[in-house]
Amino acid sequence: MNIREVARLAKVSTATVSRTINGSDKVTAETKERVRRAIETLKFYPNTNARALGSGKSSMYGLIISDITNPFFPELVKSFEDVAVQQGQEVLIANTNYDKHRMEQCVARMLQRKVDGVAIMTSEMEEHLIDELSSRKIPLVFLDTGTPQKGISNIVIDYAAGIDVAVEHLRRLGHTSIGFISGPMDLTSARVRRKAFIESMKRKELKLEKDSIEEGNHRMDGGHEAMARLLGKEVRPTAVLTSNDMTAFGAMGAIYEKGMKIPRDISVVGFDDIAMSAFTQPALTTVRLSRAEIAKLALRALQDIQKSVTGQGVEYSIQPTLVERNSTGPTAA
Amino acid sequence: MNIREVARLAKVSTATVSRTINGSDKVTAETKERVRRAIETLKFYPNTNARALGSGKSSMYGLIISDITNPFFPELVKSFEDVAVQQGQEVLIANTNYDKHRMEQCVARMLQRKVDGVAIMTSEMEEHLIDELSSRKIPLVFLDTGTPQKGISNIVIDYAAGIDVAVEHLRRLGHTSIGFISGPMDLTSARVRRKAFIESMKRKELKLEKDSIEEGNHRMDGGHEAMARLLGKEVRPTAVLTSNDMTAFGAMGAIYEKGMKIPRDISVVGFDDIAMSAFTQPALTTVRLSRAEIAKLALRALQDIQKSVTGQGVEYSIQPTLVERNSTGPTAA
DNA sequence: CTGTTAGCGCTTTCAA
DNA sequence: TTGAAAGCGCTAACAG
Repeated sequence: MNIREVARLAKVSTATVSRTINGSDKVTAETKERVRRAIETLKFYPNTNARALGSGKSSMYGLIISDITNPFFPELVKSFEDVAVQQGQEVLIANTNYDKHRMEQCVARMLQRKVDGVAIMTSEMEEHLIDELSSRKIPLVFLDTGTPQKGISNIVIDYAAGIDVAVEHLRRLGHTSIGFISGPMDLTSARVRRKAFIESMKRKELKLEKDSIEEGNHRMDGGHEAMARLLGKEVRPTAVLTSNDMTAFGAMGAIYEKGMKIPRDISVVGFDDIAMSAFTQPALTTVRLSRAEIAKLALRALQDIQKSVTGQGVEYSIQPTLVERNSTGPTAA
Repeated sequence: MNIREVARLAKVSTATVSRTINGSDKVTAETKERVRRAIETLKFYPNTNARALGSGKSSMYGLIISDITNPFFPELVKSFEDVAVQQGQEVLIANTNYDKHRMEQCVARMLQRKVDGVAIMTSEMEEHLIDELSSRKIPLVFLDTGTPQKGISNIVIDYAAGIDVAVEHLRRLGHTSIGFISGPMDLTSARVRRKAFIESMKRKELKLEKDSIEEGNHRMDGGHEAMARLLGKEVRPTAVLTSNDMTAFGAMGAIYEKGMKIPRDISVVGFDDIAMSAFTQPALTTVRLSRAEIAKLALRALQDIQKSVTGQGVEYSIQPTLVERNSTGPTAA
């Protein structure tokens, strides 16, 4: 079953079938119709591999992430795919699993499939692998790392603004003693968030209590332990900001364990706005890092590079926004 | 840059290059070495599309799921991919988003890519789309739905056994008044679990209290509300079994809200064992439905069909296992 | 063991 | 507007 059979049934040449499939405007409406009917009756599906080979275009974008089981990524993948499929493109997803060998495999797969561009949404990526891609003139877009170059764009997340809006939210509610639970310090994005917190507090002239920052691990258990430590201090914070939502969930558990109520006794703010955050009890106030927005931007960045004459990359910025839910409230008077 | 350039540099024919790439044993070790070096220096990556076209094999399996943001799936996807990549196969992932139109697109993509088999891990799938695949002799494997046929295998989850082991666990701890929070009743798997619970209780001669079963929605909010209702009853259960882990998380929140402790005042058991369950406070005792096992089995099922002469499908069974953590304990004496 | 060559199914000039 | 035919890069007979 192939394009020739369709051509035969429709009594046209294979070229004409190809043209109608690809929506060329140089085919009579009625010829098109005949071809379409032939395709229909034969239940013909054009062979993507042959199409890619014949045209030299894969109609496929690569998406490299570190780990699909990290709750940050599924929504990103979904949005990326949604938009791509809408535009008739496919997505080749690859997990690096934080593993060097897997990274090489991922890049090799992209190269072998001749993808039209790659969105690299993990900060851990070897320089030489990037070269491998970029030297072949494959458009690249990075999340949260590197700087624009020829053929390479970047999406930077304005963590400072995100943390700022959270701190401001708490300040308005009357909180002055605010704690912070960071992510693991070996993670760049975690360090950036921590720094943003410290600077935001300074800017707002809020006192940074001694020991008001604890390190978590971006998982619930880390958040739980860090919060427990925070609650054991002399000066208990009346509100706590966390480096991601999972940490916030863990922190909430630790707070309940002490018999305290949220937000009556203490307010909690997360970061990321993963899907679950809307369903915790109380629903988590958090800083949204729109995965849909990131995905859209990434795809656009890739296409912009393709279209552009110079191929020069651009830096795009994502502004996080505050999602007010029920885990924050005014300080107990 | 193609196989011919490599051939030229290595001073062999393209066939020999192809043979070494494909690990044929009919090439001298030294010739192989020469070719490998040529590949290395040219940084040559064989074009997958051309390979697929030339050989007639795509070396790719399709994986259809309903929604990657459902926490059940990421681990499944990861395991499936891990095993496939290990075997030199690729995976084409497709989300149906519970949408009929998307389902058609998903199937069309599989057909267009000429995949070697499709694992359909979502119960919602139109009959005519299945025919579309199976009439083309594409091996299929379903999770938790349908029966084996020619070219179609099935993986059935032994929910009854899973629920049974959970109930038994609670009975041993001294619980006799056990509640159940089900999933949404319009979901087959949720109905099956609910039924399994009722039957297990009967089998163990445990009294099913009036109103001891509440309906949730497989999300935290539903679990929270259902648990709140359960706690409002005259006869409070001393333990509660839930239809999935998310429901259990919600239930735990409701219990804390009442000022009760887990497992001191009430034991909670989940179902699925998603990654988060190990990190809640207390860590959730739950019935594990190993996604890794499902993924491996699915891939094996596909390959078994390919290899088999008759192509007759088989029914495989998955046994859930109890993971004892800290959300269950003996009844208060 | 290695080379020659005819496809795989589609796209895309170039002619008509 | 349509058709003929030459590839796209690789694989797999078939020869040698």
